[in-house]
Amino acid sequence: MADGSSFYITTPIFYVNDVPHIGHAYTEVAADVLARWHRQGGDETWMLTGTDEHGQKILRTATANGVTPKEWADKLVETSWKPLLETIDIANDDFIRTTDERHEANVQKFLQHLYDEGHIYTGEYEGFYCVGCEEYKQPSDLVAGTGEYEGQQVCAIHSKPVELLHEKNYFFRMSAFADRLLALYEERPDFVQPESARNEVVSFVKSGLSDLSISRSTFDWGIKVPWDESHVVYVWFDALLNYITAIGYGEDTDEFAKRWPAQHLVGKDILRFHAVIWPAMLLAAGLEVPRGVFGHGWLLVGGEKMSKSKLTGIAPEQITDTFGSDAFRYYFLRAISFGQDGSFSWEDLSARYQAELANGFGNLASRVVAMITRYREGVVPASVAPGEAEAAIAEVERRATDASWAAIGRIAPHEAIAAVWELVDALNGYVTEQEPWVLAKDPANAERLDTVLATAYHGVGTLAVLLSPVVPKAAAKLWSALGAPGKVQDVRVDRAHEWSLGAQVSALEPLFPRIETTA
RNA sequence: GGGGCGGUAGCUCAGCCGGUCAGAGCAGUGGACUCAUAAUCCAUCGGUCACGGGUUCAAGUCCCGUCCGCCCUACCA
Repeated sequence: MADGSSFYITTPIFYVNDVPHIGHAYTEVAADVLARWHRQGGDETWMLTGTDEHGQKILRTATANGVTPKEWADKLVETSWKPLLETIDIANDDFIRTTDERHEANVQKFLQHLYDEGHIYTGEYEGFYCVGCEEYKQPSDLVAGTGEYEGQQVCAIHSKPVELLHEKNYFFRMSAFADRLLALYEERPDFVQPESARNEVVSFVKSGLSDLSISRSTFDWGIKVPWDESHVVYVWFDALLNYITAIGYGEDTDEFAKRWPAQHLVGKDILRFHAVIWPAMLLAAGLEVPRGVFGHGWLLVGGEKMSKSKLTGIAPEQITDTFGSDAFRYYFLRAISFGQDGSFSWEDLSARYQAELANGFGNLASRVVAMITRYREGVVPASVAPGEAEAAIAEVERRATDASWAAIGRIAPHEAIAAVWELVDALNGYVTEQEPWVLAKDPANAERLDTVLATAYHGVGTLAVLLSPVVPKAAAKLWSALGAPGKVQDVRVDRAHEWSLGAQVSALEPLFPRIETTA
């Protein structure tokens, strides 16, 4: 059961120049489902998402399009990113942009604080610069040249020699925190989840940390370094701070104290920024480290990691236009073990939609509502004399409620949904076995029929409550058809089986209509 | 190069410290039923657990090697 404690969950902020694809949507949905579940379980919940808008690439594309970088970002936020949240029905509590005043001002405060405390020093960055890419390359990005560049290191992309450049930079003494980070991973084994992610982070830190260059002076689209305005803050350093500037760091200490620390959800590609750099930054500032960092897996399409560069990126609307946002949310959280890579295919999506949502849950809701309408004129009957079968259903309801709540606590939404589905299956089996349509033929069975219908009705209501975080639209429709009081999202999900009955059911359109198979 | 993970029914995946571990869901097949979105329920077909060795009374389950896929990390021409 919930204890009303604070639950603050974040997603990475979107890099505005990206094009939204189901990978972005997946992280959002996962965070949203966890947030809705906690919120509905009585926790003081806050879900944050937003956009990352600084950096050279954005400056460059804005310039190429003849607008200022801020105008460029404004446009993308309004036309791409906020609409994405609508598309997949995200109920975030806040949306931060790294160009917000609340962010920029407090990033400077944070940085000044680290500077004053001696965590930052002036150094010189030396690296291989590729003119073609207009950026520094890591040694691993270089390959041996051929032909006229035989014997030289060349950029893997442009196949041209790189230049060794020097740039004055400010550095964060991240190396000083290696031991404290290792101690953190040791003391809190679940700080980085899943375990495979934790192992990689630990071995990375054990191999030695170097200091981090945190400023750039070759372009100016970013937050000014407060003591040297010829430099802007390195985009990652800037971006990570959104998690605290959004909840009042530097200006609203009460709010900050109430929300922090956060549970971060990230794709495993950016795990290191969140599990190493970010905690080191917080330690340096004397702030509490996050509650946890969960690195989820990739979505695989045709066995390959989905990515925009491979043109396998799928726009979320492609799915929601046909199946709806509820199905999108359900599918990705149900079909993929959260934390592992997961295969996406239209066939699997279609099959699960049909078998689980339409035939399993949706049809169950339809048949129960239809029978109460048909046999009792819509009046919700009372459970007159519950027997063993009814006790068994009640037990499944309780178990599904407890097991799903516990799974959410473990950040295992796939297990939570699986636990709820045991109730779907049990109810379909119960209705078939009890044969209310047979009972209805003889008035002598009136009480038994009441009991069966009441039991099925109660079970379906419990499902509406339990599934509300996952399929909010369908749950609300069902709740309304059940004639249940209030809004389903206000009913405690950690005590779902204790919901208050309605008196009269009303017509229910199919929650998940069959989709004619064409593709 | 080093390290890690994975390769189990047509598909997606469970199988913790070795001994009902050969499983689930979907798909397929047969049957029951009609309240329901041609839905539901029951039954059933289906796998040399990547490959080759080894340890053991007993190995998907431990050890060694090979092949394949992926990830992290380091890179000498």
